[in-house]
Amino acid sequence: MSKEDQIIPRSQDFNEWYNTLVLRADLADYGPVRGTMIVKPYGWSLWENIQSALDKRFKATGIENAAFPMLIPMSFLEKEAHHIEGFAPELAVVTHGGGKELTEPVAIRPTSETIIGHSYAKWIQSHRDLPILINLWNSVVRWELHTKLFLRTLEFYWQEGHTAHATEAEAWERTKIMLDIYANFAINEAAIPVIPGEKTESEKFAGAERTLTIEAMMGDGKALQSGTSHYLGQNFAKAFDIKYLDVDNIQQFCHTTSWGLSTRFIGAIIMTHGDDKGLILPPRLAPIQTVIVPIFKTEDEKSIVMTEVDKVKKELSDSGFRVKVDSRDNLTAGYKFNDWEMRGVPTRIEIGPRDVKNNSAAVARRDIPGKEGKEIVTRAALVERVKSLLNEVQNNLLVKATKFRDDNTLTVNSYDEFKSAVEKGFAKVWWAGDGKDEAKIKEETKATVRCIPFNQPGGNGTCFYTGKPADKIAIFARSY
RNA sequence: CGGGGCGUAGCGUAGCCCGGUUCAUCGCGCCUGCUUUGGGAGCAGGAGGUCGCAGGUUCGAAUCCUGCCGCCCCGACCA
Repeated sequence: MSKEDQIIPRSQDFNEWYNTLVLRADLADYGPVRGTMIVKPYGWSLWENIQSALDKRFKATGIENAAFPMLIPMSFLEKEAHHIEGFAPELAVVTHGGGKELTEPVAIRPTSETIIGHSYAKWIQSHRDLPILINLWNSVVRWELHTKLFLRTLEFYWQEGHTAHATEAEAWERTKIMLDIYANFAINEAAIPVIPGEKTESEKFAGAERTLTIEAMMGDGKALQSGTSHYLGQNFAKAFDIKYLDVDNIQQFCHTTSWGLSTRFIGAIIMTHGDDKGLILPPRLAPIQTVIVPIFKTEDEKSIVMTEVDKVKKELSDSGFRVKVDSRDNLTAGYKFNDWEMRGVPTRIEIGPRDVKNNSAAVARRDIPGKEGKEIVTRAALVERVKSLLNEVQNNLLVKATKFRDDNTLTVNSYDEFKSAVEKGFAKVWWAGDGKDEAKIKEETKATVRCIPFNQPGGNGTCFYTGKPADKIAIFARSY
């Protein structure tokens, strides 16, 4: 059975590797309607950890959570021209209710800017009502053609934040703050080294003035937009009449923002850290941080071992770790080792009769698979060692992912170099092209501008494509 | 929407070209029992199928014909 249980190597077929991993690691399953996803408890638990890490950060900056309806009048969506243009092709529309055809069909939210705008217009009268800082944890529906678990499904879970401000400066500041939160979260919680930057005109959100993004490199060198923050200017304020009286008693339109991060981020975690043995979850987000595998032959051994295992579990739980004891009795220890490695649990503890006798335990770290990542520690040092290992794994994942990204990011000066660079990873270029140039490049190479990074080298160069003088570098890549 | 491929047990598959006592195959998984458990255990027994759906041809269809449905891959949009 051993061979059949192997997953296909990541290098052999990245796509296939990803699909089987999501299913085998018990994160999610396919829903009965094409393109829908069932998030299983293990996957949802990971999402909950993502949620709480973000939610804490949001609230620290004054954001409150609320809930808005899933059903939106079609007319709302049509109020902002670019917005409807962007979302029309993927709208799901409810035409019947209560057994009758609706006189006015309603859309299932693809995002909530419009219904938020409607309410904000009512709530905001005075500059004293501002700013409004609201976040929604919900799901949205976009009728996509090509779907893939976590990365692109018809319905997906996310948070969408919506703020309204008196001034452009304040709204823009909020846009940047939220992107900073995403970047900080990605790097420090998920160990994913993201590149924060701004989208070009052609890549920005439908209805936004400016779109900021964090871009991550997946294990196959492709880019994944992992979170976005939009400065919406007064576009939605004008479409929905979101106005306030300023201190001089003059009517002003608000400046609004929106920002979101979705369950797609789980895809980013899988594709950034996973290896041929399966998932590798960053300790800070892992649903299970350490799993204890008891080992015994006889009933006598079992009772001795389990007594010790229970003690260890309690110590770890009391120290604040998320611990699981794998007490399944129909599986061998070896099977369990592989099973938990596949599920990406960052550390594993093995306790058998030998350990009880020697006052020891075996501890393994997931980022170094197999026996190489295993060590024997004394029983007394166990909890401390698990703690330090979790930190080591967390740090190592970030170091490894950063190195991989940097090794696969090439600075190129010609279109030929560019073409080979985007086969493998990111192309870093001086850029002075426009939307038409982007479109042509995309057609010829499948690569798009991922972002104009905030972190610029300064100085000037020559655009690799147009040959014009350029004062900015851009990151191009193929993307999900 | 155009091109290519595929639907057989929970999963993966053989059989289809040449209809029939070689026709529902095999592996994994599942259930029961015993032996096992420090890197994917062994043996024995067992459960599980409208062969995607609907028609048709035929004495007889998983197999041939027609239509439909669904899925995957490749070309225009997206967190």
